Amino acid sequence: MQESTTRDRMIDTAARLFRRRGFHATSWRTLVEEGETPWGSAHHHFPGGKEQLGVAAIERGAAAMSATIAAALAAHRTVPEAVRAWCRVAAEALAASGFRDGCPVATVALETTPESKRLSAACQAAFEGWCAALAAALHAAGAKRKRAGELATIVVASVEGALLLARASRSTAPLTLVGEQLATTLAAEVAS
Amino acid sequence: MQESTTRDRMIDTAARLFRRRGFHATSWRTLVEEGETPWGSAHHHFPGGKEQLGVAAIERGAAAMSATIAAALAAHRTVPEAVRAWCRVAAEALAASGFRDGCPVATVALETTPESKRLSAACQAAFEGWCAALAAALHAAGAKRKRAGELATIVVASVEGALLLARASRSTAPLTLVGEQLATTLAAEVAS
Amino acid sequence: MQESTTRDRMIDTAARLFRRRGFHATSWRTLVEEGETPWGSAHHHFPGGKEQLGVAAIERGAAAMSATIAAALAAHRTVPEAVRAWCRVAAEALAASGFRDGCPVATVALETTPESKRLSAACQAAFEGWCAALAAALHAAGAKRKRAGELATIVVASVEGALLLARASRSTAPLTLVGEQLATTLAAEVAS
Amino acid sequence: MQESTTRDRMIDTAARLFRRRGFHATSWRTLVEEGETPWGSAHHHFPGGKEQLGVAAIERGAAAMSATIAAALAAHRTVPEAVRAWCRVAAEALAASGFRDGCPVATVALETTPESKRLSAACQAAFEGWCAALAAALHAAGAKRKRAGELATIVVASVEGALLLARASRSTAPLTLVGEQLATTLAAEVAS
DNA sequence: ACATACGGGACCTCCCGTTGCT
DNA sequence: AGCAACGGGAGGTCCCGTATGT
Repeated sequence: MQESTTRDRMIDTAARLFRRRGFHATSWRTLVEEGETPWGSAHHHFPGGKEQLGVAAIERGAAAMSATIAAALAAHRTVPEAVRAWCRVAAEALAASGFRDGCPVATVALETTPESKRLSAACQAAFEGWCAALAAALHAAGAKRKRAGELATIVVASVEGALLLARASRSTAPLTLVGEQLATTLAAEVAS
Repeated sequence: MQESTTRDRMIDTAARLFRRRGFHATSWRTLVEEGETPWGSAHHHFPGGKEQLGVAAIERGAAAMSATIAAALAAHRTVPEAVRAWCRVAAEALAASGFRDGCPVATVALETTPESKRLSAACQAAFEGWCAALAAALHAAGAKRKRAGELATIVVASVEGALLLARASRSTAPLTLVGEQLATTLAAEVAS
Repeated sequence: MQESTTRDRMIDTAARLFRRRGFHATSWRTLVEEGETPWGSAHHHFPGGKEQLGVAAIERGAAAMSATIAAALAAHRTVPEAVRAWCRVAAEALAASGFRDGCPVATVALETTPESKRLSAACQAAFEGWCAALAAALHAAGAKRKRAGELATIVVASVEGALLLARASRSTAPLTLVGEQLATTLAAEVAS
Repeated sequence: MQESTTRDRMIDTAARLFRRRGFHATSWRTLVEEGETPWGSAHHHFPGGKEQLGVAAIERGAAAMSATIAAALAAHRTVPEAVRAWCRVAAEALAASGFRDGCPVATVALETTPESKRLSAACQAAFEGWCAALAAALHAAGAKRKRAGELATIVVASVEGALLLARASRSTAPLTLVGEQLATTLAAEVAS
């Protein structure tokens, strides 16, 4: 039954290009050429147009980042260490792409006006998902529920900003520094 | 001779629209219509095309943010308090714009590939300028030069990320939280 | 499925206007307005841009001229008479168009720099095709192969120049004179 | 008093570029950049716009060609030999320019519609001037006045066409062949 | 004589979406 | 599912001309 590998490839290509150049700078034509996907299928799979593809791409990127976070949490005993690891992984991915692949959500999130409801909702949901995952881990590590949510927001914000600065400065330093700082901060708030 | 108010208005309009929707989502046509500037003068004032206008807009936005930082530093006795104030001011501006006006640089910074040298250089310079201002203040407050630079990077990254999250979630909470957290962190590192 | 009459009409319009005003003086806008062809289809049918349309138009004009030559050769017993007839037909067409429709290739050929490979190749091929047709006829009439080629080149050059002068002077005299002269010259070289 | 060398340089640049690429393909901007002439002077010297500059350029090109013809007539005892020499000189100039510099008038002449009165008049005058020079020489060599005019027209037409073909085919052969043929033809009509 | 600022508009390219045929 | 023709319109660039001030 194979569930349309074409649709899948389109989302992958879109996720990659939207992340690197942004939503508006990427045309359908570029998408189908880069992904070697058939022209005629685009509107078959995404009747909602490029916006619908954007939502799918954001969701995929968000899921990938969620997976990275989950993996970091699973691989390390404490949340502070996991956050530091997350920053390290993000830094490596960024550097490996020639400082092109930053956050898979942030670029579209900033291009998106509140008018484009679906797209902004997808971005918002992405950030909330990451926060929720971290908040759960922090709560499990002993933080009060409310404080866990606050700390999670601080962590996601800081990592996002670090990714942004790192990409702009073509240096992994911001990510490293923020990773260290967050680890210290969190360690002071949650018991090992 | 009139010193070209047209050029000025074009940069203002561009700074506003690039910040809200991004570089590629904003067309020359929209720019001249919104700014009520004459079509034909665009190429005259910006022979380097939209990219040159983008650079000018980024520089103007960066300068405005620099002024905000400088004002906060001037108005408060300690750097931690100034940073908290910066976050508050940014939060107010964001909320006042209906959560549209985030960072004046970040949107373009993320849309920009390394291929667009001038634009990415302008974004990088903007971030570096803010970091330098904060680093100088932190150094003046007693931090070692190297650590001052690191802390400044952490601060800018965190505030940037908080702006991003705040805009996406249509809530000032991330800015408030990050402001508090940064104030605490900095207070622990620099003497009052 | 309709076999794209639009594309055909575009080529026709282009052939007509390029011939009269030249390639660069004819805009896409003028082309679609004159030909009443849809704007949006232009890029579809000619992804290579105006140059590709130019090539198609040149080829069509060249084919038309080839047909004229072939008809003249078929309708007259000797090549000299056919050449004279060709000149007469060309003169009539020129005069009938108010001295606007000269050679369908020459205008573009002269505007074309060697940098525009495809366009100059199309023009060159057009001239070569006409020469080849005449050379074959002259060879069949008894001229040695090499001399036939030389005479063909002389004929095409002279007719081209006559068309140019006739158009510029708004008089058919150059074509008539050249036709007579060529007939005399050729008659002296090939047996009746 | 120096009679404006700027104006002169503008005409020179225009003559060169119009000859190579045509009138419409050459912009004012290109003209002032190539000629390193001041922008602000363009409309001072040519209030009639680009068309007026075109007329001046055509006249200059026409005069240069007239000089070539006159020189050839002066340097050779008979008109046939002079015509052959003209073709040789033209062929050399064409080849030396990488087959870019064809006739200084033909390109503009073909781009020009009868609506552009001044420009077409200049082109017509150019051709007529060359014909008149040749006709005078042929008459002096013994041809009847009427026949001299006809032969001159044939010569100019043939040379023009040969230049056109030579430029298009990137070969001097058409000019050589036409030169020979014209010499033979003329020799048969005028006494030595 | 020259320069700078300015202005409206036209340049070609290409986008995104639809339609009807395989 | 996929395709290719199509269609309107907007994309950024740059043109040509004028106005105003040296």
